[in-house]
Amino acid sequence: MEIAETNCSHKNHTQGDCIKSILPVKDALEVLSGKWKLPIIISLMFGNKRFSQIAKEIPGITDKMLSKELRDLEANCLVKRSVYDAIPVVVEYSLTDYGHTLKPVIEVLRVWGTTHRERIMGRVELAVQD
Amino acid sequence: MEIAETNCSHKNHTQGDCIKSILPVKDALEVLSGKWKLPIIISLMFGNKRFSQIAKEIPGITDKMLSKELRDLEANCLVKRSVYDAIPVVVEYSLTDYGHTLKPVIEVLRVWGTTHRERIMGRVELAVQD
DNA sequence: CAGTATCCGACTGGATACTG
DNA sequence: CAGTATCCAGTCGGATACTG
Repeated sequence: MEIAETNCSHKNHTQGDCIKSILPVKDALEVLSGKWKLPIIISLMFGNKRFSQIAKEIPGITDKMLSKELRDLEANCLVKRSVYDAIPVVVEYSLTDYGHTLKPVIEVLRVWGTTHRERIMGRVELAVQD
Repeated sequence: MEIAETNCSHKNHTQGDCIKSILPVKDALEVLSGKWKLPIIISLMFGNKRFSQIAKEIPGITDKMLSKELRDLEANCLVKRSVYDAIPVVVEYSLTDYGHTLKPVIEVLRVWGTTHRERIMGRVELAVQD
């Protein structure tokens, strides 16, 4: 079902229909929500990393937040945590195949966000309609 | 430039490159962030609406939040506010053409979110890789 | 009708210190 | 190395009341 066909106010659609079509979008946004999930996901898109490696690559993140967000992402099956029995212990994080399915989503957001930034910054002179 | 080509840790890419590729994604997410922007946008995708009409269609939203989010969306050129000189005053909100460009973005999020919800709910039995 | 003003609780995320 | 524990400030958003 397409968004455009899910009408909230027209004759033969209930508000329930509308809400149901919004819910999955919220689910998707939630996965990417917060200050750090996106940097972490993108960082892992380029290869498996260890905890401190990720921390180094994401300026400003604290151990606490990295730990918390990695746990969130793992709970959502987007990230895998592998413990290797060494001393001291080695933990490697990787995107699951499923995590990689986010790539087109992120790409769409990146493309839209790029033109949006240009527009808000006033660099695009196309008349803003009406 | 594709996300996949923007590497944070490899030889010929700087962290700056990586951050620059994340920024527009954050911009896009920010536009859709918060509890109510998405419902408002989707509501307006089906036609122009007046303030109280939107409020009626979005269960749970308060006047304060609706007012605030509409202002945000207007500042981002996604929503247009038209005042008609009547007594009492009539205000109509509509999505701009630009606002409608969000439709494919929302659609991608909706599709991904739908399968994600199924997966998290445990309805998909595809082995979660490794 | 179309909002604004005020108050307030809950949640997010930062700083710092500590642990197996 | 790979985290956890504690404390704390700022922000988000809800409830209620009020206005041109």
